[in-house]
Amino acid sequence: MDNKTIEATLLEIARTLELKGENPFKVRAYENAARAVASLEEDVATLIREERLKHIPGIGASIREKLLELCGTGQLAYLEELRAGIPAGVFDLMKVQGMGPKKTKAVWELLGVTSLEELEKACRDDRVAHLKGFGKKTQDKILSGLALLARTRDRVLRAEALPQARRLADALAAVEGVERVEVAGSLRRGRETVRDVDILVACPKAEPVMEAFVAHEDVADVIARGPTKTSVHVHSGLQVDVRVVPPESFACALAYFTGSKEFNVHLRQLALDQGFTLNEYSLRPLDGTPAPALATEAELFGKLGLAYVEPELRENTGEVDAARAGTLPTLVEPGDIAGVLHVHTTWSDGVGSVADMVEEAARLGYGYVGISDHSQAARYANGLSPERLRAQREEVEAARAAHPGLVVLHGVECDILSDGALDLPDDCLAELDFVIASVHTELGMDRDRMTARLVRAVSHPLVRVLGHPLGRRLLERESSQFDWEPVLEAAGHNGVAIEVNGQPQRLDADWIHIRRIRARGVKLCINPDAHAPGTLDDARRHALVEARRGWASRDDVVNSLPADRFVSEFLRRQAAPARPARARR
DNA sequence: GCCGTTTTCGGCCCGACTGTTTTCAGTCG
Repeated sequence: MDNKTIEATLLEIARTLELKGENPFKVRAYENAARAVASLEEDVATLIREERLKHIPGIGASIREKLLELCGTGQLAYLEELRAGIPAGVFDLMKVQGMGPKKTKAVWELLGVTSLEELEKACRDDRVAHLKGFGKKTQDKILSGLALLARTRDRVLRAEALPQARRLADALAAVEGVERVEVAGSLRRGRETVRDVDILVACPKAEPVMEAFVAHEDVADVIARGPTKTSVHVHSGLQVDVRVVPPESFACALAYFTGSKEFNVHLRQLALDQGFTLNEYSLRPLDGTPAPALATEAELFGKLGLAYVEPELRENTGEVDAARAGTLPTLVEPGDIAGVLHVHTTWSDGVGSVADMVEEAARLGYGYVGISDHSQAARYANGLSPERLRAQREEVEAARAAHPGLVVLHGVECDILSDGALDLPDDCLAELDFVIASVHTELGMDRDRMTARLVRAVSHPLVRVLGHPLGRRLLERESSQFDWEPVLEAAGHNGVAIEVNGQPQRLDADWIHIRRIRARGVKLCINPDAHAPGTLDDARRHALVEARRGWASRDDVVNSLPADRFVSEFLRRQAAPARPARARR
């Protein structure tokens, strides 16, 4: 049983307990356990087998027993029992904004509502408004919550949300008296997808800021408006929350609104242990002495005995302890990325020519760029045959001549066929500077076959990078299933790097597996998977953030090497690409 | 249900806003 299923099971228990009005701390315990499982770098089954489950924080004796049963039998009697009598559709009701466990329970038990359709009908029939604790406004709010749920996906890609957030943040920064504006929340933490946008504003007076915010042309409707906090939907359906705090509170507020929630809980507990109470305004001593002035988050963390924790790490998965012990990694920075591979052109499914893409790489200041179009099996993408690949080389040579300061590498993104063989013959691959091997077909293949397929591919001596290993598309398609250990073992043995793909809907490998890859000593290659000049910098814009979330430092990233070492130490090829300016014929 | 150099029992982060209320419960983050 995979971790994802276990996580879902624990969350279902939490939702069920909530609905039954159980002790909220018990609910939280199951939520925490679910998070603990989700962020594991290894399978629960492995931890059970090696009796290491007891060392996982958040999983105590009781939940451990349940995981043993779940992994052993594939079932859980406790959950079956809890589930009895609750129609599955009731859980959908809790997805409606404003519907928590109490209101859900009320409409279900008192009105017999067990689906979103029935909830809408009950509202339209004016039955919800007459329930105790409900009213006309609540009923209307539920209706608009239902409409929103139908119209939008629950979450949006970070890359989609970020420009919308920046636009509003820029507008608020222009309001008179505003001292600072910061996009906080999960966007600042670099989550792949976000549910809403949090913008923090430092200003002595909140009212003008809120006025400007709700009057902004992007705002569709106002959800809630108070003196310090206002929530709206913008026209895309995305929710945006703005908080205004006095300038002297900015550091505490930024930490608070950046989250994660679990990180905040941990931080506040730590504060209590040390005789403080922490909220979004200040770190206040419990003995009544004045709160210290804190100008930055680093000062706040310092007061608590912690090194500065980068936003990308604030998921309460060990970073607080590491900050206390001084063992946090120095995360890879944009400036560390010396060059990129995985760039498509008009030869396959890109929209820029070889010259366009190389030109853009030069403009961005990269030291090397690797052209890698699809191979022939990718018919849909106009993949390249050996003949076309050889023909493409002339354009690559021309680009080299045009940019003597840039190392232009010629490679391919070669399909991994269903049996793990590569899509192009070895003699063809051997003529190239590098090979990225990627799966594009039969992504849903069963776990054992997929594992064998990937192991065979990364064991091929000419393969340098395993492209987008999970094959996921965020909000659309789940990851492929395979066992990472044998794949990483083979990759490590063959010196193959695992890609961190910068397409906003891929971000693949993901941060949790990146931590696992690093732990095995396998290198990462931070790539854009660019299909247009404008996406060439997605390596630094998106893939880098994912790598940082995976605690990656410069040394984990193979394309932090300067061009000469990248070629000689990683590509291990002494031939032409290291000296692009020299004539070959 | 988890957790523990003050604790194996009794805590468990903290605040904003709304709507239905005559003082607060529910939801959200």
